[in-house]
Amino acid sequence: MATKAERLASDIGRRIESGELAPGERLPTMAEMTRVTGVAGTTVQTAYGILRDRGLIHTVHGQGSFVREPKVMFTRNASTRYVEEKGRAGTDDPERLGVMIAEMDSPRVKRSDVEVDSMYFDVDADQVMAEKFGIEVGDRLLERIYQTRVSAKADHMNVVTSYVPLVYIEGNPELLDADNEPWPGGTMHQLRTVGIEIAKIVDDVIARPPTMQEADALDLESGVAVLQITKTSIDTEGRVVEISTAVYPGDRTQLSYTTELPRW
Amino acid sequence: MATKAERLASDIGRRIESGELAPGERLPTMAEMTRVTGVAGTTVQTAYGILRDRGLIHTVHGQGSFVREPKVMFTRNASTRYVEEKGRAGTDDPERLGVMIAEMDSPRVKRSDVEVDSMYFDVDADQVMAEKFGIEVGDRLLERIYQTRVSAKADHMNVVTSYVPLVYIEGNPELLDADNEPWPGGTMHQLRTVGIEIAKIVDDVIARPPTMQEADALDLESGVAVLQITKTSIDTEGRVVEISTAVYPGDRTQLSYTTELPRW
DNA sequence: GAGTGGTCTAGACCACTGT
DNA sequence: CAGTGGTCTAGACCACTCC
Repeated sequence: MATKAERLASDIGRRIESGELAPGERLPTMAEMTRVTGVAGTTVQTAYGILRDRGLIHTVHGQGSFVREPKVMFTRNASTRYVEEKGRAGTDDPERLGVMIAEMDSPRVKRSDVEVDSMYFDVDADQVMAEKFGIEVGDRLLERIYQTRVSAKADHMNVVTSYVPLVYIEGNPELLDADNEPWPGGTMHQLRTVGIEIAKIVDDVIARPPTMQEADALDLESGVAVLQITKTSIDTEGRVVEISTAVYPGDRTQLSYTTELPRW
Repeated sequence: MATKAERLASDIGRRIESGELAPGERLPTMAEMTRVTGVAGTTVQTAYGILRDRGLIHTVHGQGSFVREPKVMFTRNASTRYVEEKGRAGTDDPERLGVMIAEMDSPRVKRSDVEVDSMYFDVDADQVMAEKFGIEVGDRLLERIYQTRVSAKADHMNVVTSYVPLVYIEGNPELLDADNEPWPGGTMHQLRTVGIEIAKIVDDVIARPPTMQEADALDLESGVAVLQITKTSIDTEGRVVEISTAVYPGDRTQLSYTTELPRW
């Protein structure tokens, strides 16, 4: 038999799914629930915690618990976005370049609606990075950290960390300047200024629990995982030229990948 | 300031990451920890729960808590697996066909090392399914549920549910027989027997909390999410001919997708 | 200040594992 | 059986929100 907390959570969960408790509506307070059900306060706490983990409710300290609005799933379609970005990057037409950088979410969003904090660092490659890039430990890397936010939509918050070996890009000093952010026209366009063309991109996807900073920045309920995408860009000569990781809220993000198959 | 439970969890976490507590080693019992730290038993419980959620420890009722062995990541490379499966499916060479079915994990595993439970059902398309397939509500679908397990490796447990509109496959009665499981040579090969060639596959990936059955079947610690892949197969005439979903343990699975970019 | 959720306590009691 | 983790309780106390 399930625990008392689980049974209470299931009861409330059913009332939510049946629509008896509508999205946005406030749940009975925990004190009220304690009085009505007769179980102890900490047990009610546990039950509400289970509902939070399942994404059914949302709690604000001092206000109460509320039935969550249905999640708006954001779809990130990598296959098409990478091809489109490369298409844009192949031109010098400023209008097309102004559209968006690739690490951001919605290709249709205008540059001016996006706030970006960026930081550039000059770091040494550790064992792991050196192996991935096929360079020596201690070789220098440009580390770029972008924190992007679509105005008034905290939902689409996003943190990207990117690494590029310095040796590939020092031919264009503009690329080392954090004020010049984010690399106008996107990474692929800027790499083009130093003669690099990306031929292939590999996305590795994992789900993991968020760090405390991530939970805070992405406004994650307890129990929600993040999707972490490690993107490896390989140029026409087979070199790994950029590795970036992006983190998305696991409960609101769908990743879509298309594989075209050769004909028989 | 963090809570007492969080601080205690961080302390122990550091001792694990520093190697002071080695993988497989038993942690101090909760009673012991209560005595040593002076915090209440329930608080120690909470701290140990946090460590479980972070994947650092593993608890067995009646035995104790143990430092987890480093996770063995299993990588599922969709882009290449789909292309390979189609290659195999294009032949009638029995050896090549015997290798593996596509929904399973490791293409190198032999058929005989895999246990499969399969169930076939004849179901009516609901609103959602009808829309995805572009058919009418109430049209019949073949539902196949595979539960696969690589012998002696509970880790690679896997549950797949697949839907195919009956009208596409009733030309070959063998395909409707659950004893004929799993579709020898894989779904693509069997679809070939009724004249269908898959041209494109779309994978949609989300992370979500496991159902109780999934947590049980996949042996998931509390707080671990599952990765759910919805695979949509589209044939050379643009019809959606199969939709399947597969669920993987989020803490042990890495999905890899490759995008080839057209040259400038 | 009144009402809300969050943390912590001390202890009871139960359930599981090993000997 | 002793020793382990798991659940639950009643209540104290704190922190946050709104009026």
